[in-house]
Amino acid sequence: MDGDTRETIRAVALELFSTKGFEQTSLREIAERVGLTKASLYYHYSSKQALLLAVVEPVLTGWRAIAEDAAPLEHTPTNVRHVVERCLDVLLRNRAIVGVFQRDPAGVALVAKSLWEDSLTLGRRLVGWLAGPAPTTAEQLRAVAAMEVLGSVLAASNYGVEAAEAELRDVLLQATLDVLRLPTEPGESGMRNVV
Amino acid sequence: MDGDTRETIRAVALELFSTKGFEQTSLREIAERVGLTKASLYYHYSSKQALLLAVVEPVLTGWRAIAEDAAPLEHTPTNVRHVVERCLDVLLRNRAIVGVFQRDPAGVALVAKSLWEDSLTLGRRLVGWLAGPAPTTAEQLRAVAAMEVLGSVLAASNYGVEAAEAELRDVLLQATLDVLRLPTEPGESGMRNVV
DNA sequence: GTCTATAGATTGATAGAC
DNA sequence: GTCTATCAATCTATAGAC
Repeated sequence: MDGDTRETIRAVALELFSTKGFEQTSLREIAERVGLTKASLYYHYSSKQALLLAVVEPVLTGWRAIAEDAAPLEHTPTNVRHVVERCLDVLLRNRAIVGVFQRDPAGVALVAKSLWEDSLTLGRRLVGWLAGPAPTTAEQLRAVAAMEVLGSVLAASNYGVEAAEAELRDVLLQATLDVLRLPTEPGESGMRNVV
Repeated sequence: MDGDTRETIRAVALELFSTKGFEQTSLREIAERVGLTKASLYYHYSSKQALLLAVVEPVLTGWRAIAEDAAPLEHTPTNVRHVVERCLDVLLRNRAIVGVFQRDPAGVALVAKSLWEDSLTLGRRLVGWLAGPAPTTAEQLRAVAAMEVLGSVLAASNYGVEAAEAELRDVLLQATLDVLRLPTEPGESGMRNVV
């Protein structure tokens, strides 16, 4: 049985979008790998844009959930830590999808404008919350930098740094909190620097 | 006098590449803005790839210089700080060019493979140096995260955070050093957290 | 140096048979 | 559900007149 052709197409598209980039991946190539013709893809997805939306949806859902849950929370060290942890988990579980955005932001923005703006808005909401209430410019910048640190989940392999998922999680969590200047929890690594 | 047509073309290309993305920018559009025909562009640049190389070259030169100067330096806090400062300066002075890489990495990688690999190699060398001699995985990850923090120079405006160049420089320098767990210089901001 | 004209290829998408 | 055939658009790049 061919299981679910629709799902196979999605999986192949995800793989190609995340490695070659969205615009650089043609429907012809996807069809070839799936073992179908281009025309047949259109039976399952009405357009290349529709395919992109299906591929990318889980991450959007994840971010939205975090942003909504965070919104009413007080900006305490503990809460910040939990929100950052949830961000890390979404990124770790959806590395390929995040790669789609990273590999060809311009292409995604062009063909799925509202998707792109949604993800921008979500990013801004999270940065806004991380920056804290009535933030200074410096606090806003550090919140942006914190989001960038989270992106290291993917960047690491680009730089040839391979790490187990658990270590990725632990180190990047702490690094993110360092950028936000949040105190380390008692009993944790802390400052072991300065030789 | 038309000044330097060649330079005008480069400027227009930079503007479009950095906003719309490399692959999403056609030579037709560049030609239109410059006030020439597509064919005339080919008198000045032999291909779209050649135009990309010309557009992007200053940043590559900048990174290369930093990587080469850093290589023989001892990995001391002072030296790390100076290297990070130089990285920041290159980024701040070439925001548009860096945007070309950020907007469409896949497109750049496809059409200028060796350029892309050069920039990857440079990034790895810098991360390697920042991580210190015989680094642990955690130190490597923090070096990657540090590079990502530097990328906030551009990310900030994506998130709607506007900051003067001097503040961008100061805050991101300190945030980068925080990620690397380097001690703050005496007399500097330091830990002003925890309410 | 700039132009017109066009080649040559690829792409996303549709029509319609089976 | 999958196929063949094809359309219309767009793009990079070249040939050759001026």
